[in-house]
Amino acid sequence: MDDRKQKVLLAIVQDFIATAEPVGSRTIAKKYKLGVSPATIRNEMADLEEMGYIEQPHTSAGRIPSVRGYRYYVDYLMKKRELTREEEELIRSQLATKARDVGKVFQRTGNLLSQLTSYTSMVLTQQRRPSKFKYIQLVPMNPARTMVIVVMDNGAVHHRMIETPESIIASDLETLSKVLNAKLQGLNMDTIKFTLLKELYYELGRHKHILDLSLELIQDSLFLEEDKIYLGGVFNMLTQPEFQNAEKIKTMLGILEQEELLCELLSDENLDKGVTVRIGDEIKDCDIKEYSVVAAPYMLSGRKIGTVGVLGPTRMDYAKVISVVDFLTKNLSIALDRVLRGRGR
Amino acid sequence: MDDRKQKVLLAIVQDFIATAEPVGSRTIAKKYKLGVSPATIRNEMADLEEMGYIEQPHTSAGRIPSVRGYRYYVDYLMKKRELTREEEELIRSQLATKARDVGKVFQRTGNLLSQLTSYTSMVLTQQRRPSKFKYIQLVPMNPARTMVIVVMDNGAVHHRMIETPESIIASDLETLSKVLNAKLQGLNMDTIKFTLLKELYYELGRHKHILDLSLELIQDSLFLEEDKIYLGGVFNMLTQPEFQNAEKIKTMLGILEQEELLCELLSDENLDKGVTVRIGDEIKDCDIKEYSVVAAPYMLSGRKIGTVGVLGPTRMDYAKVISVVDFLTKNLSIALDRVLRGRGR
DNA sequence: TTTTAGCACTCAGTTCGATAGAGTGCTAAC
DNA sequence: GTTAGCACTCTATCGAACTGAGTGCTAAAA
Repeated sequence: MDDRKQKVLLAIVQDFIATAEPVGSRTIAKKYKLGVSPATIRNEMADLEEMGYIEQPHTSAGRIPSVRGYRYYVDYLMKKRELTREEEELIRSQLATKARDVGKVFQRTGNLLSQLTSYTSMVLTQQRRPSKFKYIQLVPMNPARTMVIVVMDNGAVHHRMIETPESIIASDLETLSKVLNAKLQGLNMDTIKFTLLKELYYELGRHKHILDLSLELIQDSLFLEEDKIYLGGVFNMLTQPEFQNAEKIKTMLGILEQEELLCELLSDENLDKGVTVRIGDEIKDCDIKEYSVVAAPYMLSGRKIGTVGVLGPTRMDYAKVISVVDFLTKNLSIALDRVLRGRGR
Repeated sequence: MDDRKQKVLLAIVQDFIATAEPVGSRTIAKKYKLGVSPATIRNEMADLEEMGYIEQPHTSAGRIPSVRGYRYYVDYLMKKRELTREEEELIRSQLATKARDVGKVFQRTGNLLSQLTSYTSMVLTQQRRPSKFKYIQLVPMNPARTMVIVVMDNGAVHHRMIETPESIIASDLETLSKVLNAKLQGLNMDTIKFTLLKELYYELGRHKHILDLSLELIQDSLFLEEDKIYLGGVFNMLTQPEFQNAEKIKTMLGILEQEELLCELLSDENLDKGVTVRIGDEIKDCDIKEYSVVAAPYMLSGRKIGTVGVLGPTRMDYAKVISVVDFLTKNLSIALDRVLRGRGR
């Protein structure tokens, strides 16, 4: 691929990204001044088509990049784009705003992402390392009800209201909490042994009912660790010209409603470091040919705990999206440290 | 409005709800056997149009119900529709399934609702009564970090991780928790007095940092009580024939992205008891003319704590939607009692 | 007086052909 | 190797003609 072919390919990709219309030889010659006539460019375009980098929707239309063309663009031709002051400032300030909980932070991240790119944003939180039991507390709410609170070592807090017999008094609950805390500290799904449970029931047999329910919550907490995904800017993306017709929109929304699919998209192992771009059918085994995903992981104290991604048409502004995703994940990691670890409040 | 006119109106509404096509006089004469000829029905239709119950999209089209026509149908003509065994069973079993938390229950309610109606479902949770502080616990997570957990008397649990100096030991945290619990029990936003806080700082001055952060979380918990809305089945609704063209879909999604608007729709005071139907522009001050909302409140121990609603085109199957919403809210109230009050687990 | 058959009329939607315009590929000249 | 020129292809658009659903009106029938 010689220098001029690269220039032509670059022009085609850039123009198509900007206009969403097939690009003709005349347009390139006029707009991108390669110093040659349309005829020459036509020759180059014929070559590029033969090589598989561009294609023609129909005979009398201009060319559009193929998946391979986009790939070449992203890998070799694209110039990195810096965010503007304002954009960086927006991200920083949004992430620095005090958040009530982690969920809010993720929500905000998604909004930022789609606002800056005008595509759909996805934020996946993963719980890869099995967590351990940290702490339990039984809080009497009123004579007949008790709140069970379980804290896991990864910072998750689960709670559930249970019904308790009126005969139970606060000090009983206190004792129960104490014993459970002492016995179960640091255990996970695999290390909770049957003999240990037997011991517990022996010791706390009087309150079997509460013990049952408490252990149930603990077990659920150890077990039920779902990934969660936050979506943002779906409506935003519909302003893109590819969504003129109803069918396209429906297909898109159909994809977005399959949460498991999206989770899979983002939990690919290749995504572990840095920004990853997958274009069209490069996305493994699913027919979202006309879309691309730009994703990157975010960290908490050096460990990957989730992935941020942008889903948009293959004709997306890769340069911009990549820089936004990159900058955002880095700042998200910092923000999470602040919220979850309590630094710098 | 004589008997035959009512029958004609009923036929028009029913047919239009079923087919989404304007209804002509011939169709009515054939399908609904009123025992008269199309010409007679045409005369009746002309009258009904003059009275404002139906309208004509254009000269050579059939008639469609006007907002007023739908209203008359809902108020006087519609026969109540019972749910099938299967539908009731589905609702009961879905709501009886063990849920990890309340959010899951609402999510499921929404899914049920849209699944059974094929429109969009909305579940609003309201926090009208200001809650009171119930309990606080400081849990040491590791040498440098502590988890603050706050329980409110309405069953809400808030938590936040804070950074603590290494010098603090577990028993300090225990003391702090105890004192805070003793002093603040049962207080709400209005009754927390300055003198009380001063007292606290005097007593616990050594740990000012932790005290600050703990009180901050308590304050946030008392203050930040947002309504939350769960949406479901957006994609589902797009199968309706009104969403053939892209513009309609976009408008719809535009509405659905305005959470505050939806919250307002559902927090109307008139909704306090039973199922309410608002058709087209009956919905106050917002231009969602082409849509209707069917809503009903749900309760927890006799107190209204939220609203369930269905949003769909004015041409919605009111009979079905109303019965689903009715049955569902009743069962939701029961399910919530079970989850939140711990009954019958 | 009410109902109905008949008929002229209206209007949206569809089909078809003509036309315009964008863009190409090829050829021959530069 | 580059370019001007030209024939060719194909889509999109526009309008005319046509179709069919449905109406309103009138006059006859019940």
